[in-house]
Amino acid sequence: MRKKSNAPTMKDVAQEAGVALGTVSKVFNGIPVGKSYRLRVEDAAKKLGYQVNTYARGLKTNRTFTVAVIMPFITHPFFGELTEQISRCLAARDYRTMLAVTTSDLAVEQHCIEMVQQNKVDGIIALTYHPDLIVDDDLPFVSIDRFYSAAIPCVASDNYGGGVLAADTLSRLGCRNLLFVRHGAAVAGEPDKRGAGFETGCRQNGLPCTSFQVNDEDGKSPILEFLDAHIRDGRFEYDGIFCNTDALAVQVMVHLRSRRIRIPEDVQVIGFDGLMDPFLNKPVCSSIVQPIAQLAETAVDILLSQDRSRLPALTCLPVSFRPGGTTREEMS
Amino acid sequence: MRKKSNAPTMKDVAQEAGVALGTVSKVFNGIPVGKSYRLRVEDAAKKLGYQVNTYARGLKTNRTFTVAVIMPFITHPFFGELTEQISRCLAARDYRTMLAVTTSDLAVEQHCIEMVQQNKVDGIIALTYHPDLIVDDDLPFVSIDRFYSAAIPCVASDNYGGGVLAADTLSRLGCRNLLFVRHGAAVAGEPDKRGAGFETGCRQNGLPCTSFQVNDEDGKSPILEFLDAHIRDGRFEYDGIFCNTDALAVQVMVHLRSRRIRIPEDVQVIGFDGLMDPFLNKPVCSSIVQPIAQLAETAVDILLSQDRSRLPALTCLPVSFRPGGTTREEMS
DNA sequence: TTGTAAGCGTTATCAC
DNA sequence: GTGATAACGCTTACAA
Repeated sequence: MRKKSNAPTMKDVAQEAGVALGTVSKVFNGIPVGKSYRLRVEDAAKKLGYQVNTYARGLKTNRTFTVAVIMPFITHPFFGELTEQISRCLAARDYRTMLAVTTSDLAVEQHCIEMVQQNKVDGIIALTYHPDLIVDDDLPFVSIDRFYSAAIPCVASDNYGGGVLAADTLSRLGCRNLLFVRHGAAVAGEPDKRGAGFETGCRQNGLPCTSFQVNDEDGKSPILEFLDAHIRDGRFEYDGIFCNTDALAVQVMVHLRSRRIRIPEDVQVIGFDGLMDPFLNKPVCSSIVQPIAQLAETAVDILLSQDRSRLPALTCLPVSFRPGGTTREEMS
Repeated sequence: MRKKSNAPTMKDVAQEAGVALGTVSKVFNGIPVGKSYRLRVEDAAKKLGYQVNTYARGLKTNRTFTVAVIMPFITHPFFGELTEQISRCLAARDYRTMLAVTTSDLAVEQHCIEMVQQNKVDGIIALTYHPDLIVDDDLPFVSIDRFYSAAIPCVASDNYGGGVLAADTLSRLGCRNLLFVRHGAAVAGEPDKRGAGFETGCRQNGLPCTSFQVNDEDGKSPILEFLDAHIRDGRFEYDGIFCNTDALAVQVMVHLRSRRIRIPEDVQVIGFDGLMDPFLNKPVCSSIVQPIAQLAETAVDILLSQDRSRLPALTCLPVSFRPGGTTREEMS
């Protein structure tokens, strides 16, 4: 056994202050106690550098003030920002963040969930790719961007509305022949509604719309090949593109520029996410902006809400359009 | 008090298996036990969905298999990558990651340290900006990129060597008039050695070198003004620039290009960090690459090393040069 | 208002 | 090899 920790305990504080153990506990729990006692205890605690042991406390109270955050990656700007915001929200309420990075691998995700369950976290906020994870029923769980069932509250951006907004915006900016390209895991998550929204928006605006979608395994080259196939005599057939992520938008734009297609003069491009260039601190492209801070705040709110009997199954947060130099419009 | 958790305990497992409590404990700690007993216990545990409660365990053993990671941000690509790698290293050893994001604010940093100390973490890995943090002496602590004292092990890239390497590389690539620009917090951390290394490297190569350094409060515009001041008749005075971070390199390049200075034809630029563009998956610029995965691995190794009596005060990891299109050299 | 003591889930030391 | 039992540091009735 490890050398007995020499950190002071409540007992030490009680002895130092010359009061009973229970009194010390009360002081640290804000339970009224004679003023002179309180002062003696506080002095003693400061002198000894005493800190409550939340493990021991949790053993009694079944609350640890710790929330697990499970993310596939944090190197992707969207996930990184989301994780940071969640952690800040939690810290603001004096909750700790237990972080697990899963690479979106089922086994790892499951293992993480087991690990954090062992640590008796008070809840889990997760962005996962596998609907068949096994989680303790009575462990509060909030899913981000993935709606699994009415029993698991999900917080997401209004992906469908964002798609419509993209179509409306491109229409307003004068586009007449639209293209939607989608790239990414074919999970049945909320983000998949972006395309449906866009198609609806195009229909409402009376605009023709082509969709080209590839899944992760296909790599991204099919999209670039598709683009090439639609360049005739140096002119691109479409005058507006909606990409399901900013990352894809950037790839598409780099490719088109290499083919001497100008953006936004020849074709306007809108992405989804609203990411900022980490170095230049400006948008990477015109985009449908996800309210990351609100996503974080809302997820934390729901997770920690007192009354867990009636939680919204799906909370959709409003998105907005932000020009970013890849559409014909002055930037705000 | 919260509704008593209905999670199964060792006692439940013991009852279900018809063995004594201690026997169950032994099974879960790998202590030899009769085969038939072990099987009965394992079956019972599976049936009940039992998981060891690490809080209760920690109370006895003073080990929690949890490490706190303290970072100023995780939205910056370098910090994000570092955090992710550390978390993976820890997970590989069955350690949990407790994440604290501090915005590099002293009060927040101190508060985080107190929070994690309450949680009785087994150690802290931190990248902080304030040398005067108060940390429990006997709580294992590893600092990244900041050398505070011989008592606190620090893991960092070979920043000095990287500076020399940058000078050598620019020299090899034909530069004759070099510039070093530095931007960022004026903390007395390891990264500040980059400039010293570069200047030494220039001297060794017999090349003239100008240094222009601004601190965070100054904003970045002084650097851009400095650049402008050294453009005469559309020609830039320097033919090689070393920036103390990739982020700065990107800003410098955007500015120079807006002034019609070509990179790498007119001036070659080397940054520091070796970051990849998160969307295009290619280097953002030619750069001195920090071995992030090794930094993480080493920090974890040192933190968890058994014999803590003799730890290296400063571990410098080797950096390397990687072409990234902003120097005149084919990219590997 | 203050002190006492039981118990949270686990480990470890014992007799058996 | 197995099974009671006393801690670990804390909270919380309950008694003083």
